[in-house]
Amino acid sequence: MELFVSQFVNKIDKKGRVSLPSIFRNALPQNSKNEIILYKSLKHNSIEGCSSDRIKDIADRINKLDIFSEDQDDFATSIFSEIIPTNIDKEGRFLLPDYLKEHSNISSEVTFVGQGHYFQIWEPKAAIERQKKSRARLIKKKKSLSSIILPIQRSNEK
Amino acid sequence: MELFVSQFVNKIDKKGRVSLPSIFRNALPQNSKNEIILYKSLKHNSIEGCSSDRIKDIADRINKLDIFSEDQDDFATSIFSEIIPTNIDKEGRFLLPDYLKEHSNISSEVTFVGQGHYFQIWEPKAAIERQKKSRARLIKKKKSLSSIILPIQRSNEK
DNA sequence: AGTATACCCATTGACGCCCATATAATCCCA
DNA sequence: TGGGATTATATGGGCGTCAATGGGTATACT
Repeated sequence: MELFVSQFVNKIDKKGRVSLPSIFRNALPQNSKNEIILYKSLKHNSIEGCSSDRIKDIADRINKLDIFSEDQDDFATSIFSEIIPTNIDKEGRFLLPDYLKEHSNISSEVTFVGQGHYFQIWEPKAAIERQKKSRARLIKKKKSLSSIILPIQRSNEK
Repeated sequence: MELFVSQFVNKIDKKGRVSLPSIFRNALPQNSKNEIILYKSLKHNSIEGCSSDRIKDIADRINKLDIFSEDQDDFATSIFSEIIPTNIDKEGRFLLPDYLKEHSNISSEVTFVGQGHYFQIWEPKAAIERQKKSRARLIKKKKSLSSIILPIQRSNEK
């Protein structure tokens, strides 16, 4: 499976369309190349996006919960009602809904930020700010990358 | 099988008709595209709706409960006696019964809320309130959330 | 007859599909 | 290896189709 990596700034046109960066399009699974799922980030004033395959997987897990349980209801509301399936046109563009633009202060341009299995969509200035802060935080914690990266490589080897 | 996802605000006309959102119509099973089941939510001042197939599914689950238990009796009473099968016209609209409108304080507009295998119908302002609360609860519950989401990341890595 | 519901037709606006262009990236051959 | 040629990507805009909505009329049920 391909990953969403790197960063791109694209424009929003009069109709509200944005091009999904070409390499993000290529990272989508073959069977759902023309659809992405958008939702508000739980942590930031940004939008997150992923393939519909990823959501289907989550849906299966939620539906296995007891039909009358509290958790089932909470998850169903928080997840199924908040996600927005969006079509990608033949030129690789999609519509950015107004209420998501408002949530993330987006007006005429967006920054796509690869996050591996998903990606984020930021207002460009906010994206830069966020990057500075998270870099500074990493240095402050003196977290070496090796402590994070090495276990992952091992887990992939099984 | 398709799921009911995302949210839509639609108007009720003079005759009491509302359009079921197009993608909800598409989520109905092939054999019952022109019928939905409506009933009062057990948990909220809202209406819930689903395909007739789902009702059959719930019936099966209730049957598996002890036939002499109180739960069995309560579920059977509160669910089966109060469900309302409703036809969808050729334009994709259905009639919202007055007593369901009263139950959920609905007047001229409704918000359709996707919940996976079913959907809810809310008075728009109440829907926003509910959404805020459940989003806050979700953020608080992040731990249990990760138990649902994280396994997916692993499964995608293969 | 009177009320309620379904069917038919019309209107509006949003969205998808198509075509066009400019800039950037890549290729290919001398 | 340089530079023109080809292709890909991002972007702009026209137009047809479909979804949401409104309203008239026929049919059914009581």
